[in-house]
Amino acid sequence: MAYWLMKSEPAEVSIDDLAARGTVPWFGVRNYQARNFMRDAMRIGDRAFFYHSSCAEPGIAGLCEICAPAHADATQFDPASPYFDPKATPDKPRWLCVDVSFVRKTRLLPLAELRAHPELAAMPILQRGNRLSITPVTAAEWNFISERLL
DNA sequence: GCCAACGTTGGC
DNA sequence: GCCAACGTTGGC
Repeated sequence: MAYWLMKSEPAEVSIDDLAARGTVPWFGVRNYQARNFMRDAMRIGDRAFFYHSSCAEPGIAGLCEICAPAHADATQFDPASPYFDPKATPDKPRWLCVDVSFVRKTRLLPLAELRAHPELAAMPILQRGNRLSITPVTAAEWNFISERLL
């Protein structure tokens, strides 16, 4: 089992939205590296930190679990969607998403607190200029953070 | 295949 | 709203 950190803008899908819906497709990823993580590396049962980005209080807000393998992201075919991709067709989808299910909401663990721990210094999300919305988390990082979410 | 211009991300 | 960083695009 692998661990991940997945960024979501809470104005679009927050941890409370996930709690209310139970399961959501992780739509809207338009970066090949993040897509490939979903396509090639994620497995059902993998756990992820649900991270709130581009908001007043960026940080880890909860836990979720991968519950369906990568499939075509429906928003790429929808001309009304901001995620529409005119070069994608149902025959040749360009963008994929996994489904994630709610595990639990945690306290908000702010980005600044993550930064304060030398044990977490290697996390991609803490690197200067990082923009990747899905990144792997090591077992050591997962356990270290989990202990601080209780 | 290079690379400059442009767009996006995302914290502050 | 600013701006650093970085991915993508498209002309050549």
